Amino acid sequence: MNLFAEIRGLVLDALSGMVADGALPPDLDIAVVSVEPPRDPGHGDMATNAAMALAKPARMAPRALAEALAPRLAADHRVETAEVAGPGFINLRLASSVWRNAVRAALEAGPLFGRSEMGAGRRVNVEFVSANPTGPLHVGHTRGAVFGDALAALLRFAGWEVTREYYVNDGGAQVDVLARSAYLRYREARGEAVEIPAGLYPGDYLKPVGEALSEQFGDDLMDLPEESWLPDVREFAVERMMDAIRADLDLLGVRMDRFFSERALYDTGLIEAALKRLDEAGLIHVGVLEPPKGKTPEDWEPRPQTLFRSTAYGDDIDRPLKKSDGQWTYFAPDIAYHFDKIERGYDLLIDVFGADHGGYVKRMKAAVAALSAERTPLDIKLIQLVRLFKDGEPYKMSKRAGSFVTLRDVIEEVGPDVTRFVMLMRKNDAPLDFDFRKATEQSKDNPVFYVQYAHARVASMLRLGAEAGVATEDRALAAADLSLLAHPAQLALAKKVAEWPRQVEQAAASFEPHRVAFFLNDVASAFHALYNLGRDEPALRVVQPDDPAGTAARLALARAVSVVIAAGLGILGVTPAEQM
RNA sequence: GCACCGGUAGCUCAGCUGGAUAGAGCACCAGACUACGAAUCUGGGGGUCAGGGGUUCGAAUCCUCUCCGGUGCGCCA
Repeated sequence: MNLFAEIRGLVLDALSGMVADGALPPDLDIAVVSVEPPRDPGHGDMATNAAMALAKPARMAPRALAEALAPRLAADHRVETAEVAGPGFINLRLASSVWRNAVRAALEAGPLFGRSEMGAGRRVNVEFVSANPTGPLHVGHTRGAVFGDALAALLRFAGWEVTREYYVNDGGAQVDVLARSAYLRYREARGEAVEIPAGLYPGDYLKPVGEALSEQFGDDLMDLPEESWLPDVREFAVERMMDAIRADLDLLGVRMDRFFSERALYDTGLIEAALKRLDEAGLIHVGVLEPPKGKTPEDWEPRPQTLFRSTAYGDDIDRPLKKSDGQWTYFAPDIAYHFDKIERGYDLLIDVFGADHGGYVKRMKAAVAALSAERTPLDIKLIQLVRLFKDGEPYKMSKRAGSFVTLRDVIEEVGPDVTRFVMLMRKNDAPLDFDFRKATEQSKDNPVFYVQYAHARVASMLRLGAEAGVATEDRALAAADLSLLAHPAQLALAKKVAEWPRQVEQAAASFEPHRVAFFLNDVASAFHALYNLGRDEPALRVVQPDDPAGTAARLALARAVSVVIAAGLGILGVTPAEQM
């Protein structure tokens, strides 16, 4: 239950009351009325802009409207004071029982505290990673994987039904290159001295694939022409690469619900079906594209091409569907793939792309709009690049893959929890600096430990409380006499707990899991502050063996904090620590 | 040339989708462990929100122009 939404309901009721009394004209647009925490806590617990937002349509002065509205709000038992301030804000101070109830609600709901029904069971497909099956995942993929996974978890927590999906690009020229590279490693495994020519994949990670091919086929492939061995080797190598990728994702704690094969699209006729749909809508034509201004490719020559009229849906130019040799461009199967997602009946599609695919956004949105008759929204989240550092120096080389740092390199060095949390501390569309040294140091430069420490501290208190003879199960703590929580610092912390459901909804509504990470930092900070107050004011110490009732109440508050932290870390995919 | 993303404290970044005096961490300065876990806390200095113009009760947030950085721009995915 989102307390802010609840109080907003109270404001709206009060406004309706004023309409009924003739104090306000009917048909006001109440969508603009908001209830938010004021920036300055000194102003109260919540503030509403209702008077200012409605002043003009109601043809009243903002402050006059506020003066009329405030007493109606103050009449509610949850509201202690309602004061008009500034240009027409109404600042609300809520009864402390409201905050105590939030603590109790957290204990009763446990891991489900903060869950929202906002998604209302609607179905969303989150496609992420989707790296080419030609090698191990690198750091860039890692960020996309972490983001997509956390976004999926967040939406699920907010009441969506979520599918995590990976599109396997196993149909293009790049997997033929993979097959040729693997074939050379195969010859190498058969005892031949090989050199990997430019244009093929040189990484050592293909050596085991070559050896496995050697084991499976013996000398059978040695004297065959390429067209004979290529399909088998390709399938073999792609499977091996996908196994490796799945293992990499597993290290990160990412599990996909579905891997969707591009190659399968060719066999099922789905590409033709999708393009037929576009053709029937008059969105396919043959035309000649203008060369890009300012940077004309040297071998540019005007050429008639089969084009998708993406300009009809806001793209800058129409996009080619066929190469000059008659093959599909990569765009054509991608259209078909999204057509399939639409046909599967999702209410929302989300694609997580690397920022280098930013130029692809408009055409993909155009395709989905056209194929779904603008019924299926597509949101595309771009993930900016990760810059790796070690002791402040740029860090590029990998022991394993040579030219790039792999996901496995990162996980082995800093572990999944730190990797995930650090990568989720940034907005997806801002570049991210990742310093290996800081991440491994486990110092205060490392925000993960700050949050985990708070969680571990609560666990420690619960252990001490139990030793002192206090029942520390959530159910028992929920029954404690919470009216013993009266100190402003305690109530301030309870307010943080009460904010969690709202934070979930806001993060989910904007598809921004990083907000969860920032909020957890906030909660941890408020908790640590209260804890340290106990040094100067012994009455605030949580565990006091000579005061079982008070200890139970304070433990209830502490446990509510750890409930929120555990729930938030659960969304981020980070382990909440019991001890450190 | 065009498109997309970014520009907020010395550094790294938030800023609740238009609200009140713009925040946090790091760094720097001064403090708090015989005390429930000091991986913590308290206090302090530090800003032309890249710049100009506009929209309105009110702009870091929306519109527009300029500057700077990143990414992309038919037959790579």
